[in-house]
Amino acid sequence: MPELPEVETIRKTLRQLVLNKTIKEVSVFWPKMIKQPDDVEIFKQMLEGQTILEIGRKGKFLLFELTDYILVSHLRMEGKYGVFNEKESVLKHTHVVFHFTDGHELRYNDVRKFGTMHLFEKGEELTNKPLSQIGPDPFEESFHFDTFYEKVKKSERAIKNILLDQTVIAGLGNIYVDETLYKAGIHPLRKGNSLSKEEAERIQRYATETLAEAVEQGGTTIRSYVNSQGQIGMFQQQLFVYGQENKPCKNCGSPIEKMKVNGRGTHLCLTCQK
DNA sequence: AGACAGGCTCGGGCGC
DNA sequence: TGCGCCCGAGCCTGTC
Repeated sequence: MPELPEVETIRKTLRQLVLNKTIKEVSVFWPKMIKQPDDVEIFKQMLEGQTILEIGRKGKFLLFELTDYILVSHLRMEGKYGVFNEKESVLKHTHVVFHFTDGHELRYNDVRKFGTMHLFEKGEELTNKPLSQIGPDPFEESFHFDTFYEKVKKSERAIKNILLDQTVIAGLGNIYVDETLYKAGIHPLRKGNSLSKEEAERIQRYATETLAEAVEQGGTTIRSYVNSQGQIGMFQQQLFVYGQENKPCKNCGSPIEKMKVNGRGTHLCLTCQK
């Protein structure tokens, strides 16, 4: 699924399409993805008459700020948003449709049905799951290197696992963790407590830089990701290790290896990452 | 046929 | 007992 750069690109493209539109009615075809409130009928009722005032993001979550509520949406692996005229046919795997008063519709599409939606009274979203669990993303003012390093240096976990842990840093996923560790020259299995402060600084710096560059490129399209205007991302052209197994390392020429870390496919250069 | 896919949660179990 | 963590299963469909 989208990681931070893809979610940010979706946020920016979607914003232009739905800001100030008012919801007339909501259709839900896969009720299991509505996690809050429990009752889908109440979810639909709450949204009727609400206007989309702004779209924000925290980590990999999209936050739709409505007149009275906040809709927190996670796309997981394959979630997508698109805006359509109500007359256009509905694509397969469309699970939620927000019908607007102007004849347009915001449609949520998700082949694997992993995505989630939580609807909260304004102000309650940050103190409840899932956002209550989420750490700062690298672009937030509340992100401080010292806090990050405190967590890293007392951890026995592999650095890759730490970076994927959204309570430590929000927004990194499998692609950008592999890219960050490659650029920082750090092996993904290094334990947090084995890293020097300088190494942790490198990781933090390259994580931020990689995410920022990927945002500029509109995200990374490996399989199915497109933004809310149907456009693919371009950052896949800048990948050094993710999906590059057996290709020569751009730094030293050794073949890029693929291994499993914590059950996740992990790409690295054994020569450049120690 | 079986493995794999960009994410995350949960329960079981282990070590400290 | 409790905490932190790992592991595997689960959630789903599609592709190689």
